[in-house]
Amino acid sequence: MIDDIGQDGAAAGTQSIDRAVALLLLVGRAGPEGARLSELVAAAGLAKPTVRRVLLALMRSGLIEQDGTSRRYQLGPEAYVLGTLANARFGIHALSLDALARLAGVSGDTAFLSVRRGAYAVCLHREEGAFPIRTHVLQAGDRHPLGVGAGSLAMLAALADAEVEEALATTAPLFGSRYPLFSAGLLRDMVARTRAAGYALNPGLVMAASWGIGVAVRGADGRPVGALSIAAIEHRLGEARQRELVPLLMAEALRVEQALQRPAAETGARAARHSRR
Amino acid sequence: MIDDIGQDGAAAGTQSIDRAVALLLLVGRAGPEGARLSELVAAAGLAKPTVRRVLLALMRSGLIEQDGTSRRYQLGPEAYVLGTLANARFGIHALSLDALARLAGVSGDTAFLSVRRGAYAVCLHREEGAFPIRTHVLQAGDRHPLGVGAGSLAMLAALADAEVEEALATTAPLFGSRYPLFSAGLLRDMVARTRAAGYALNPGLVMAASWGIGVAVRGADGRPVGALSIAAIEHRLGEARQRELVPLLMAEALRVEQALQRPAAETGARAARHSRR
DNA sequence: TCTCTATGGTCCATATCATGGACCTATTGG
DNA sequence: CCAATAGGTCCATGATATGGACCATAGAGA
Repeated sequence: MIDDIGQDGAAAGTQSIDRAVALLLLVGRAGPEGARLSELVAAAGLAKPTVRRVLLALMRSGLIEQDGTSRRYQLGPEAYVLGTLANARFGIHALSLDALARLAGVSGDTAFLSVRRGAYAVCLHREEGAFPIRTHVLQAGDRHPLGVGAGSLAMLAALADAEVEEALATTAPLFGSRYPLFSAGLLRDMVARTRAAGYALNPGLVMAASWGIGVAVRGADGRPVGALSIAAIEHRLGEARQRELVPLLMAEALRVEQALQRPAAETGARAARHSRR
Repeated sequence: MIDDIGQDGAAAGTQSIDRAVALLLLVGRAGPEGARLSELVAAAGLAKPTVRRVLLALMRSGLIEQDGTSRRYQLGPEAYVLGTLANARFGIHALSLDALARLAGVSGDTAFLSVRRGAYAVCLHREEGAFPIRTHVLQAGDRHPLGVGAGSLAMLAALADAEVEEALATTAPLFGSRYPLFSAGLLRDMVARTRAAGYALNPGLVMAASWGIGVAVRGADGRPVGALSIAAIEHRLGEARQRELVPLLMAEALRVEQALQRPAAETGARAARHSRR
């Protein structure tokens, strides 16, 4: 048969729930355009009234909704909220904590996770290393225009040119006032240099003597979802040390990217439980 | 915490699905720590074997997981995937974050993004400003009938008259019980006033002294897809301040609308054409 | 050491609940 | 106009989900 949902044994007294979940995932996979009733009937291998009844229940809960004119079924707001909640465990923040701890431990300096929010970068986490002289320029929660700071610049450089221009247009008014050392022209330059080098370097532009290096973390579609970075005082981020730390950053970014692609992997505890797929 | 999830008339033949969804949302709301079996039993008002059986089904599907040592239940990887998929349909969220941050920053109060779901409005995001007295009446994930709250009222007023009546007919039973200060007649009045003024005003109707102003965000077809709003304590939303903030709201709503029109990067995941074979 | 209690988890006879064949109602297109 | 396709609903039937009773394990206290 096709996808066949309920063949797998062990399920006592949960037939309708299994079907409901299967339909929910089918609707999700149909994408933003939504799925048609007949498609779902075919894909699930169930009777039409059954599918319809389940869809009604899912609609009542807000997990899916039906477009009034096309009659197609799509994911609803509650599914979105659920994803937001699951973020706490499977989002880039949770998945990056190990990486940040390793980076801070190995380098002795301070490691950061930033994410993009529109034309801005927000620092989500700051992990301090052992070295006693620390820069406190960037704190968790701080928000700066894309391009301002190493991680922030790494994300900007990872965007398409059109998006770079859009971001610069949005934040341009702030250069000159709040960020006097920056300008759209300078950032275009730095984006080019970042792309060429493969990593972003902030040579004390936000605060003199406070340097940083950063690399982007990309999602499945190749677009940046965040950045890992390391900050230290200037003489601890000379060229030689950059050559040493950048591979570490890149390796950790790769790990985070891989973890993001397959949220199912870790937690070996429940290993064998539902291996079949 | 009697949370009462399936509030209105239960439909036939979906009892177990309703229960499964209710438990899923309860697990989600428990946060990253997870929920204990006994908590879920109490919150759902169900028998323990029933809860356990449903949880097993949800675990089999990957929507939730059980921690091996604490025995607590948490959201699973599939919930995260679901959220990622739903993301595509709620692009307005990502596109509005900038706007919300600016609104909260400039006003000092709390800014919200709401979207419509049938006859209801769902709050997707809440961005707090600097002012220390904050109203916590509306949280991300909250759902209220269209018309209840500033953003919600803005969306209702942006609908065609026939749709307004349809929405009011759906939610009328709730007025008088859950929303005693509201009625279909009052909302018709408020819709008219909202259309005349160009923005929605909630003068503390949901919670005394908690005021709000909101404007709709419209899609390409002119129909509302969401709303931006600002909430604050009464004396911070007097007429003078409304005249100051409403243009900001409108400007931000316009920006979001323009961003929505742009085709944006089509996610190439068209693979969802659900393989029949 | 042995209760005692709270919590997590399972069993299985029963009747409640989900099932799907049959049917109805748009909408499309020839 | 009819035929064909799709979305949607009804309701008799028995398979399915239910929950009282029970078991297992971990701490707390005597």
